[in-house]
Amino acid sequence: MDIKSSLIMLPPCSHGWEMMETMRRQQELVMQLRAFVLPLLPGVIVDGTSAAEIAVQLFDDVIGCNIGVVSTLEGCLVSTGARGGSSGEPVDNKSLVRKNSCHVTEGETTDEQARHRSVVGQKRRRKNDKRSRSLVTHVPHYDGHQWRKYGQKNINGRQHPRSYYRCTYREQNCFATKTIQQQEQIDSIRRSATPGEEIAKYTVVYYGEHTCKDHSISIVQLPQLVSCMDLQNMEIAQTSSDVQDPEADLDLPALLEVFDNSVIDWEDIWKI
DNA sequence: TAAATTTGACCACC
DNA sequence: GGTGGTCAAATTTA
Repeated sequence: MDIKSSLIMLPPCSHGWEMMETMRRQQELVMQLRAFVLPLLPGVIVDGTSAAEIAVQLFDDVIGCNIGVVSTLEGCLVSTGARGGSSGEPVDNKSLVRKNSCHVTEGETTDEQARHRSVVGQKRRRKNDKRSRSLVTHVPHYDGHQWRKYGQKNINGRQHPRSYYRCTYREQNCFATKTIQQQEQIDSIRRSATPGEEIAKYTVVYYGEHTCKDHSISIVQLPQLVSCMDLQNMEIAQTSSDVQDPEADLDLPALLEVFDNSVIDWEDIWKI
């Protein structure tokens, strides 16, 4: 869809907000599609470059465009006072922390490490890091990279704890990190889900870029899911004890929702 | 047994 | 002093 065209055709007030919600929805779907596609490209090389690497770049570009459009729309709508209230999860700006490149050398004692930290200031809070990117998704763990959890905190005023992850390949000097925060079940979300099948949404905030080699493919364990899809019976896959849940929170309903909704959403978009 | 996760403590920032 | 990000020992899991 041509972004300029969509902006020109931006209808006033409430329709604008609907369009923004659609764009947000599109953002989620692209993330889920990304999580689904990346595992299917192991070892595929295109013109000497990893297909996965290209795919990641393309997905990031699409998401970047989407975020730009949403923020532009939001700015227009807010400035015109179209409708009160903010939608979507605000990024935790207060907690934007800049990572400090402090490395504790091997053999340092705990005291030495503590001293090292105090001198260099490792635990600095991120200060308005413009390089951070936030996304709202049903499948926060499937973004094509491998992460290791290093902390969890209860955040003031939040219903759910925030989890802290860093790239598994930190020894390769890859200092990418992300935080995952489950969203509260707000009214707008409740309305969009049918009773009894509310799907948890997560705000994922990424800090820094991955500098590690591309490990993104082999680690996401969706082949099991794909093989289940071959059976054309997702319900069986979801309940069968033969299919080990690769990670406890693999959100199969959310993935199904991608397939269910993708046709509808894309048709809507093309009508525009 | 190695790798991953949990959790209390520490520390910087507001 | 409160809060949020990180560390690292303890614990769990594969």
